[in-house]
Formats: sequence, C-alpha cells, structure tokens
Amino acid sequence: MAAGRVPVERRRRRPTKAGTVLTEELIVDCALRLAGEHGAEALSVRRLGAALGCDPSALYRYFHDTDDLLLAVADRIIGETMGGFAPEGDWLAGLREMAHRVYGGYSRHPKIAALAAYRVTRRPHEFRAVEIGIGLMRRGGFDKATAVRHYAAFIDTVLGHAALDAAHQALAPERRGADTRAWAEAYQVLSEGEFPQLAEVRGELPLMAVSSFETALELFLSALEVRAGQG
Amino acid sequence: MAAGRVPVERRRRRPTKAGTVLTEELIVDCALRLAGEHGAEALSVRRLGAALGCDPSALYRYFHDTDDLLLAVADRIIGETMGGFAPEGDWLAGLREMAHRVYGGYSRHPKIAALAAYRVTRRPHEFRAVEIGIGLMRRGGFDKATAVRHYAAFIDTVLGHAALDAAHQALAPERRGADTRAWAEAYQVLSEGEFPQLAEVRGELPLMAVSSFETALELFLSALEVRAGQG
DNA sequence: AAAGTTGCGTCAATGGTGTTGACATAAGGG
DNA sequence: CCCTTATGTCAACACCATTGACGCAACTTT
Repeated sequence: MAAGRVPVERRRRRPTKAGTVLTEELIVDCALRLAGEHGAEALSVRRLGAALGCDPSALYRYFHDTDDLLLAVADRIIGETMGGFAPEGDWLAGLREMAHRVYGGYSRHPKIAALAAYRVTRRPHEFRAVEIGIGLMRRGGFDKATAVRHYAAFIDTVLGHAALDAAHQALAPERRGADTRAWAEAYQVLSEGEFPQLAEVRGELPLMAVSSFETALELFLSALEVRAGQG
Repeated sequence: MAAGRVPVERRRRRPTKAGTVLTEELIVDCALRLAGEHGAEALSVRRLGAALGCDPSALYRYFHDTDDLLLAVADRIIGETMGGFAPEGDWLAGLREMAHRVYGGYSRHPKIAALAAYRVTRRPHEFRAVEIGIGLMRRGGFDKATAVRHYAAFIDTVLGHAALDAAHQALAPERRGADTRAWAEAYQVLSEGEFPQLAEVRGELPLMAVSSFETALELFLSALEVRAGQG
C-alpha cells in the first residue's frame, strides 16, 4: 500500500459505503471539527473514519500517516489565522497583530496546537506566514541575518507560549483543574520559614494560573524596539 | 484497586518475581533512564515494568496513573537541574543562569520535557524553583504583583522554548530530519515573485533550524533590565 | 511461636491505538 | 463495452493504559 498512496492527481472518485466522497480537504475539515467538538481524545484514525463514514484505513490513501495528516491540519490553521493579513503600517504593530493571530489560532484548536506548534509544516500557508514575518523584521531595519534570527526568536516565543497554553487547555479537565488550583491551594500552605518569598507574594500567586503571553509579548517587542535599526 | 493504591506509608516490601524491591524512587530513576537511553517510544508502563523486572500493573501501586508518574519524573528533573543553585549576585545574572539550568535540564530529557514542560508538578522541587525565581524578581525591584507576573512571563518563555526544542528533539529521527531540512530545501526553492522576502534572505534561512532560545532569552532579559525598579 | 491481616505483585482480560496486505468493485479511458 | 486500476473495505498485528480477582508473604498481634 505504501507505494500506492497519495497520488498527485486524483481521478477516480468512488464514494464510500456511507455515500460520502472523500477529499483531502474534507478530511482536514473533519479532523479540525472533530478535534474541536470532542475533547483531547477525539483525534484518532478510527474516530475520523467513523465521522467521515469510511473505513479508517481509507485515510491512508490520502496521507502517508497520521503525522502527515497532522501537518496538513496545522497548515490549515495557519492559513485561517493569517487569512487577509497584509500589514501596512508600523512594523511593531504588525508583529503584535501577527503574534495575536498565531496565538489565537492555536488557542482555538488547543489539541492540535499541542501536537503541532513545534512542527514545520513546509506547506503553502506556512510559507506565506514566514514571508510576512521576515518582511516585518526587515522593515524594522534589521539586516538579513539579524532579521532571520529575530524572527526565529519572535515566532518561537509566540509558538512556545501558544504550545504551553494550548497543552494546558487540551489537558483532561480534572488534570487541568488540578494544575490550575495548585497556585491557589498547594502553594498557599507552604511553610513561611522554608519559602519566605512565596509566603510574601502569596496573595498574588493565583496570577501564575493565567496566561503570561501578553506580558511576555510586550516585553519581547519592547526589546526589539530598542534594537530597531541596529544590525 | 483504585482505592488501595499509593498508601502514605509503605511497610510490606515484597520483592518482585525478578528479585528487585520496588520503590517510588527506583521507578522514577528507571523511567528517567529509560526515556534517556531509548528514544521517544520507550516510556510505557509495559516497558517500564519489563525494565524493572515486575508486572506492568505493579506500578499502579505506586502511582495513580501514568500522569502521576510523569509529574513525579518531571519534579525529579527540576530537582536535578536546580540542585545547589543559590544565586547571590546580580539578579539578572541569576535569572540567566536559572533559565539555562531549566532549559538545559529539559534538553537532557526531551521526551519527558515535551510531555511535562507545561505541567505544574506541585511537588517540592518545583516549590523551591519558584521560590528562587520570585526572589530574583523581587531583587530586581519589582513589587509583588509585578514580580509574579514577570516571573510567569519569564518561566513560561523559558519553558516554552524548552518545550518547543525538546519536542523537536524527541521527534522520530526521520520526522525531525524532514522538519530541519525544510529550511535548507523546501524554503530554498520558493518562487522569487511570490516570496520576495524569503528569496532575499535565502542564504540565512538555515538559521531557522537552530534553537532561538539564547536570542529570545537575551532579548527578554534586556527588557526586564530596562524596567528594573519600576512597578 | 503461631495465627491473622493485608500490602502488593501477578495474571488475565477489556477496549483502545496506528498501520498494513489482500481483496473487491466501480469509475473512467480506450 | 471492456479493461485497468484507483481506492474503499476487511481482517489482522502489535502495541498501549487500566482494572478486578487472586494469592503469597511479610508484618502485627496474640
């Protein structure tokens, strides 16, 4: 089977037993929907097959394996979040919006973000996103190498936070709850003698449970601003 | 069984069929070693049981489930990386070293980092790490709430990069290779008309394949430095 | 020292997962 | 209208986490 899968051009369009006609696009759609509706556990070949009304193994005619499918889904998300984004004004404002778009896009699909945020989809939507991001850095006055390094630091910071928050979001409810409550419970009862700093900021510790993305982003952007035009 | 697991005090020390005497600590040790030696696939109850010379289900006497075990392993890693760390001098230098320790610790155990970097272990070693980190922020002259928010942004940035790089490291070799090569291959042949920015920095794009952790960390720390003593 | 309790290691089973090779059938080209 | 073959289906394999029943042996009690 391995050799025969994923032909470039598809001509035979045989409907499945349930009547649907499979498409690469339809499968990605369904995967995205499935991962959204049902929780973290929903994305499996078998469930996907059931949702599409086809045998699970039919998917292997469209994707080499689940990793291949995952990258296709991730690229779709990138496409959706970056759709119509063509920054014109201030480069910093452009980076800020790009960061929010990427972070927001992955937040809307936490399960997939947790699996794919660190991947290179090497597909069209990602190409366009990198093109835009590097363009913004160049507009900030950085030379080629610096622009690329700063873009890498920028997008990895955004993706890192997105991955962290998404992974937390995608956690099974009881586990997510336990992790969140830790700051308001376990950390509140630590001995003052052994943990003086924690005791002193005890009242503010619940802040640890909310995303630090915004704070980190603004700190990062301010550092970029300081360096604008230098190297 | 669920009710009978994980008693607070263990008294009966029955050796397994293979002769080893199980301990919570021994299991965590073995898990850490196993995840290190063999690749990404090694961490399963069955393999762990085989490595320990006991039935897989015996582990459920020591940990509620694999998540519980994972958190114990993660806390062990935190303990190892933060061992003997008691920053004295410059608070920024302290944060820099802490960042390197955490990042380095997770880099040495990519498989576990990828699974646990975003978790709250709510265990002793983590308590100590947060105590130290918040203390450093206070030394920077930030008030309670700002110190906590900045610490959250700091540690999430470090953990985000650690998770990203670890997840990439933990990828199956052929997938990691494909992701890495993308910058030297797929991104090199994009049409100049459609992707002018990428075409211009083409020679520097392989930089995207190396970790941006250092760059991001220095940018972040410089932003903190600028704000020292304010709020 | 013998008896009683029970911690905990073992066994077997359940229901999940990705993936593959063999097979059959209908779609579309000639 | 037939032939080729793309592609959907089926059955099977090897793995996974988890659990209930069981019984041995190690401690506690007498």
